[in-house]
Amino acid sequence: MFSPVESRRLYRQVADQIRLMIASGELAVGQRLPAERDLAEQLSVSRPTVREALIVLEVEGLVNIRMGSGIYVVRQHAATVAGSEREPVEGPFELLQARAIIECAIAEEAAGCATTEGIALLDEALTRMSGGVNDASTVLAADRAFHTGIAAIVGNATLIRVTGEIFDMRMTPYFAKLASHFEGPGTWRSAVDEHRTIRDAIAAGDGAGAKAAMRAHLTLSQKRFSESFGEELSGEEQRGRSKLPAKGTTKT
Amino acid sequence: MFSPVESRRLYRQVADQIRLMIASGELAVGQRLPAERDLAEQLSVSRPTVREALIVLEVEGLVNIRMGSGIYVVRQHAATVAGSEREPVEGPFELLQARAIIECAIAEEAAGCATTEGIALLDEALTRMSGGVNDASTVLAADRAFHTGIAAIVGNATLIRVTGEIFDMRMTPYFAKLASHFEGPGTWRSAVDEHRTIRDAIAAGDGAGAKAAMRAHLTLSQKRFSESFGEELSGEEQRGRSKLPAKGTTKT
DNA sequence: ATGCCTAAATTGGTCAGGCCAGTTGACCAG
DNA sequence: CTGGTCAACTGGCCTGACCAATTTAGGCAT
Repeated sequence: MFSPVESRRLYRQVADQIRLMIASGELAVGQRLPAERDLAEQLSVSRPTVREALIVLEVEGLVNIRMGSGIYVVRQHAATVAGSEREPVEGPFELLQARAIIECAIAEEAAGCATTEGIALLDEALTRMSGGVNDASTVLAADRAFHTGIAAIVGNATLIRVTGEIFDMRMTPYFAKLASHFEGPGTWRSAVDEHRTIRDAIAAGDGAGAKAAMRAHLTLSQKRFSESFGEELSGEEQRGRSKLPAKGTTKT
Repeated sequence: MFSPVESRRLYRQVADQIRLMIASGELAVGQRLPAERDLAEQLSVSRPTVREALIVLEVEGLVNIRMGSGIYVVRQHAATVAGSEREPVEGPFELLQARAIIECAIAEEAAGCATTEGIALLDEALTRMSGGVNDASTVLAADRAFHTGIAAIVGNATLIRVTGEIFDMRMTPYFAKLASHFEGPGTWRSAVDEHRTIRDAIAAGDGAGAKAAMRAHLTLSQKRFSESFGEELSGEEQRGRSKLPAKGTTKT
């Protein structure tokens, strides 16, 4: 490795160091951190740098900054590190497999405790989805509402949140770019049909059927996705190297 | 509750405003934002405030800050916003129910594709756990390693991440306070035994057994938890008191 | 003209010092 | 003991400056 320079931004280093102190238990949960001015002195950096590092930790949910009072440790683990230059970005297929495993179980569970209100929730999402197959954002929102709606039937806020988060993982630029090449009214209509099958199984209280329908839905999603890969790779050849557009040649 | 007043900090308001501009498409993906100095002037705030707001957006993964060059929009939607003032923390029982549904499915899946290396991973976590029943942080880390290890057997990074995140949800002060009153060498030893049962089922390729063992483990966790409820807090704060699925007849 | 190299302009990164506003706890009057 | 006041922290925000990385433009030799 050629990186002995370690030109990482200073406030990130400070954030890492404080994060480490929290993880190691040196700073217990609930404990108050030293004042910003003291931290700056101890770490031999300026107060703005300490402030920036603390804001990072606050956004990550590790600490709670209360003005006039102090900074308090909330938890030890950075649950979701949404750093921009981290995440090797799990592939789309990996994501769909994970969704298959998790959402099948949720659908099976939902079938066991379906209420009329819950089914109405799914129906509402279905109508919105079928009526908006021509508008990408509308149909995407309805798609999301359907999947989180199934979790809502179980009546568990944590499940709703996890379902939503795992759904939103497709909102990466890479995923979006691929999706834009195969998503269309046709594919969305197929998705609506599959959704309806799931809904019917849940409404009938058929756990195994709901599980199977959900698995079929996500499997077909994967198939639609992989089919677009073939033409994608053939037509995408020339677009890949737009990194250095030859400085002088862009001019007339 | 009275209105919390909530005088939001300025850099948060600035972050919200920029986030809105990105979400509305006013700032397209890939586009460069105005320089920090210009943003400060346009928004009538100081440059440090703009900087703090931009760091928030960077941690959220919305923008990419490249020093000497500028700030660029990475994506529109904040996939997982791990804000510190998140929704009112779902209750412990809700969390355990969600884990039961999700991790049972993962355990079942893992039993179908267990490798010797995967089992070794679980064994390693088990030895660490049984050897550290007297140290809370050690045993907790090993506990986490075991559960994410099951997801690792499936070989899906997304599953590993979700499992870890859902595990970390217990790291809230409220949860920790409760846990400190009933967690002890005895309860941890029981947990180790339950873990071992799960490990054996997975190693044997017994999907149904792994699922049942995982469900038993989380059910017993809930029981250990609920027993400590009576003496501590008046059950007022119990949200999501829903029991675990408790379907003894698992249809396959 | 062409291509490379250097210097200047631009932009983020960091620092110093200061003032304001909210929080907290000690202290004093009742 | 109760209630209110005040002073010492502590975070929030600002001004202004300098440094380092990057980009861009200009000059020089080919």
